[in-house]
Amino acid sequence: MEISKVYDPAASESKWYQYWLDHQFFKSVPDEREPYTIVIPPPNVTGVLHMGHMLNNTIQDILVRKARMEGKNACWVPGVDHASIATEAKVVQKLRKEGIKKSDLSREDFLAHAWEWKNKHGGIILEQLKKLGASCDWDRETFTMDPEYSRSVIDTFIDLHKKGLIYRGKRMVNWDPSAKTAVSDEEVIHKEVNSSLYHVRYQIAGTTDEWVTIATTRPETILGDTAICVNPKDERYTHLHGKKAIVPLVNREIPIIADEYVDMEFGTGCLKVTPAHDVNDYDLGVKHNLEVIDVLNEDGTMSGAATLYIGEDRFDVRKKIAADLKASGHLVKQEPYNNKVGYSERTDVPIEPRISLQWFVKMQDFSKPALEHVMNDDVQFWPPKFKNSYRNWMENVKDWCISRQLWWGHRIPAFYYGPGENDFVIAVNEIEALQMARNNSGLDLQAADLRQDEDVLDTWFSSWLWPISVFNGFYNKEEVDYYYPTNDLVTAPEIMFFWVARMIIAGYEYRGEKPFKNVYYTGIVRDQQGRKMSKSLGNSPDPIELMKVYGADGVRAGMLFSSPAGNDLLFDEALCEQGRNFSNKIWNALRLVKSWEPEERSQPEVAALAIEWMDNRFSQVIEEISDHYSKFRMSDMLMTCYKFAWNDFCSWYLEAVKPAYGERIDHDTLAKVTAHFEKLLKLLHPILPFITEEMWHLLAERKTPAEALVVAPWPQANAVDHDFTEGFNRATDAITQLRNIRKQNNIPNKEPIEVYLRGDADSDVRFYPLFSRLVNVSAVHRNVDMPAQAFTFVTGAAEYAVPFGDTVDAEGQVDKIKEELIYTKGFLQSVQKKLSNERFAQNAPEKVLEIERKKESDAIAKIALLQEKLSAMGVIF
RNA sequence: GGGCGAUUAGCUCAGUUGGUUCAGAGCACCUGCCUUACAAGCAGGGGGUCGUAGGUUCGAAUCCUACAUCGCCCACCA
Repeated sequence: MEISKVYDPAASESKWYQYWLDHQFFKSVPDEREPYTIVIPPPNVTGVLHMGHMLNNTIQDILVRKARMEGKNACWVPGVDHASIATEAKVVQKLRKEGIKKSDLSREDFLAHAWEWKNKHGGIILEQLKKLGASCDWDRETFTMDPEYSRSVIDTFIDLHKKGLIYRGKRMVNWDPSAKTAVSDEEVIHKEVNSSLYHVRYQIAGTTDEWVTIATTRPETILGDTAICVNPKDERYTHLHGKKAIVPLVNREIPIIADEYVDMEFGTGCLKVTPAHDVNDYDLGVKHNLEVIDVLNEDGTMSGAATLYIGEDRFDVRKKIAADLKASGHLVKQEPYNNKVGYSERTDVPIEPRISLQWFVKMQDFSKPALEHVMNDDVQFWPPKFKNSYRNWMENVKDWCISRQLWWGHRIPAFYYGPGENDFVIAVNEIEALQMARNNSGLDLQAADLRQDEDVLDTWFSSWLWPISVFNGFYNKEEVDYYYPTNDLVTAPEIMFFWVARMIIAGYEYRGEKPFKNVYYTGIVRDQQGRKMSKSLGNSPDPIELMKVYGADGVRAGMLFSSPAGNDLLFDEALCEQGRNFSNKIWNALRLVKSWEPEERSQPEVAALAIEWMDNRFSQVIEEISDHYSKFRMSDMLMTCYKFAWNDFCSWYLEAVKPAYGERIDHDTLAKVTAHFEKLLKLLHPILPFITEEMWHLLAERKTPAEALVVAPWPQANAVDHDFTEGFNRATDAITQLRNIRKQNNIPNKEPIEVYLRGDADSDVRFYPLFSRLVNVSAVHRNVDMPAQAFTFVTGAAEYAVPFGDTVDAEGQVDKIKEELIYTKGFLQSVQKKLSNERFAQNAPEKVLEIERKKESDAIAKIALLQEKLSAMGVIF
C-alpha cells in the first residue's frame, strides 16, 4: 500500500472524529466496570475557544482517553454555563446595536431575546472542542439553565433557606455601576492606580475662622458625609470632641466623633465619614448611629440626595468638586497618591461600595467540611502548594452574596406579599408561595398580591452543583451513585474559590461525599513576554487557525511541551511546530515499516537483539509514563513518550532491524516490529489521538470497529532484564564513540572499520552484532594485543581501539590521551582524599564507601590503561 | 500590610528522603551530511562556580539564616 509522504491532518481528523462518534466510543452508561469520570469546567455559553481552554481540555481528554483504554467506563461530561453577567452584557450590547434599550423591554421580552441569542450563538465552543478531539459523551451535554438543572438550583436555595443558611440583609456590597448589579468579593480585582489625595478643610460650626482638615481620595462623596472622625488619643483634636463641622458647598452640620479606628499618622489624622460609600465608614456609622446619605445612583451618577451635580457621573464630579472646593477656599492641597481601587472583573469599571438589600449564604460553619477534606487530602490538590491559599481563604471565609440585579439566570424564589422587610416566603412556585403567604399573613391574598424577587442568583450558585446536577443527581440516584464522586477536575487556580471550594462544600452538603478525588490546577497561558493571553491585548492566537496549520495533534502536543502542573505556560507557536514535527516523525516511521517486504529467511542476530531490547524498553517506559500520569506530570509524560519514540524506537530500534538496502525482511522480525509499533501507538494515542488512529488502521487491517485504537487495551509492563538493557546501553555508548571517531577523522560510513577491545564483560560479546549494523564495523578483535597506532577510548573498564588508516593525525591522539590522563589523575586524587578522611570513613554509610572505592579502583585501572597506551605509542609522559 | 512560591545552560524547565542514575532534558546554537522513512530530517558537538552572602555537615543545587530579584494569593487604611 502506498502511504502519502506527508500526513494530512485535516482529512484524517474529521474522518476519525466522525468514526468515533458513529460507533459511540465516547458514550457512557453505568455498568459493572469501574467508572472514570470527569466533568468539564463549563465554559461560558458566550465563550469562544481560547488557549486556556485548549490546555485545559487537552489535559482532560488525555486523562479520559487513557482511562478508556485501561478498560474503565470513561465518562467525560460536557456542558456550558449560563454566565449571567457576561451573557446579559452581551445581549444588552447586541440589542443596543439594534437600537433597543434593555430598560424599554419587559423582563419576559428581554429573556426571549436572550434565549434566542443563546440558541443561535451559544455553545460554539463545544463545536470547537470537537475539533480538538475532545472525547466527551455528547449525549450528556448540560446547560446550567436546563429545566432539571434549574430545578436543582432553586431547590437548593429553598433547602438552604430552610436550614437557616440563606438570609436576606442590608449590607454593604460591591456594586458594579456598569452592569448595575452587586458582585461578590471574588469578582472584585484590586488595582493600583494613580490618584490624588485631597486635603479639604471644614469649618467648625459656631466659629468664624476655625477649621478642621481631612484627607480624602474621593471628594465627590463629601456630599454624603455625616461625621468627621478623629482618634480619641489624638491631642491635636481633643478640643473638637462633641463639636460640629460644616460640610463645604452644602453647608450641612455634622458631628465630630472620636474612634480608635482612625489612624493618627495618615493624612491629617481626621477622617470624613461617609457611611453610604465606604465599608469602614459604614461600620463606623452603625457604631455611632450616624445618618446615611446615599449620594450615588445605581449607575454611578450623583443622586438627588447629593443636592449638587445631580445626574452627573462620579468621576466628572470628582474633578468639578475639586475645582469648586478650590474656588470656595476649602481645598487646602491636592497631592499625587497611589492607592488600590477595586474593579469589576466583568466590566472593568471601579466598584462602588453600596448599601443594599441582598441575599447571602452563611459560610462560616457551612464551609468547614470542605476545608478539612482538602487539608487531609480526601480531595487532593495538584500541585499541593495550592492547599495553602485554599486554607487561607477558607479560614477567613465571608458570607457569600448570591443575588444579582440581572434578568438572565435563576430567579430568586422569594415572593413578597407585604411592605415589611420580612413579608416574604420562599417557595418553588407561585401556587405554593400563595399558600404559604396566606398562612404567614393570615390574609386572603390573591396571586396578584404576590411579587417575586426581581433578582437572579449568582452564576456560581448554580455551577457549584455541577458534579451532581449533570447527573440529575438531586432527583435520580442511579447515575449519580455510579459516577459520583468524579475522579479528576482540571481547572485554573483563578477559580479555586469561586468554584472548586464551593463544589466541595455542596458535595459534602448534598452527597455527604467529595465531588472529585483530584484537582489538577493548570497554569495560565501567557505569551512570550509573559503577558496573560487575552482578547483585549490581541496576543492570543486563534486555536482553530493553529490547528489548521499544525494539526490538532500538533497543537495538543504543543500545549503540553511546556506545562508543568500549576506553572504558567509561556506559549510559543514553535512548540506546536515541534508537535507537528513529531507527528511527521512517527508518520515516516510507519512509511518505513510498511515498505518492508517479508520473505522466508532467518532472523539476523542484530534484529533479535534489538527486539529483546525494545521489549525491555517498553516495560521501562510504561512504568515511567504511569508514574507521571499518577502525579499529573503531563509535560514529563509527553517528553518520555517523545524521546522514547524518537530516539529509542526510530533512531536505534528501527535502524537496527532495518534490512540492508535491497534486501527483504524476515517474517518474525516484521511481526515483532509491527507489534511494537502498535504498542507505541497506544502509548501515544491519548496525546495524538488522530494521527495514531490513522496509523493504527494503516499498520494492520482492523476488521471491526471494536478493534479501533481508541478502545484498544492499554499496554502492561513486564519484568525488566536489567543486565541486558545495561549491556545494550554500553554497546550504544561505544557506537556513539565510534561514530565520533569516524566523523572527526573523516572516515566515510561506507568504509568498514575494525575494532580492538579488551576489558569488557564476557556477556557483552553478544552485543557485537550491533557494531556491524550501526557503525559498519567489519571485525571485532577481543583480548588480543592492542594496536599501537590507533584511535582509542575507554568506557567503564573496556578499552576500544580503531587502528589508524593511512593518513592520520597521531599527534592529536596523543594529546587527547594526555588530557584524559591528567583529568583521571586529578579525579583519583579527589577520591583518595575523600577516602583518607577519617571522618568520612567513619560517618558515611557503607554503600557510599563502596561506591567511592569502586571509583578509586576504576580510576587506577584507567590510568594504567592510558599510560600503557602512551608508551605503546612511544610517548613518555 | 499579611501569606505562599520561585531563582539551575541562550530559552522553557526536571532534579523525589543531602552521597555515581548530580549537574540533566527539550528547544535554540555550532559542525558535517539532500546516506531512497523523515531537511518537519540524519550524525556529531559546545555551553551552567545551580540568585548573593554566611552557616550546619566528612560531604550541599538539595538543610538553616539573612539579603536581592521576580511572581501569585489575600487584605477596608481614608
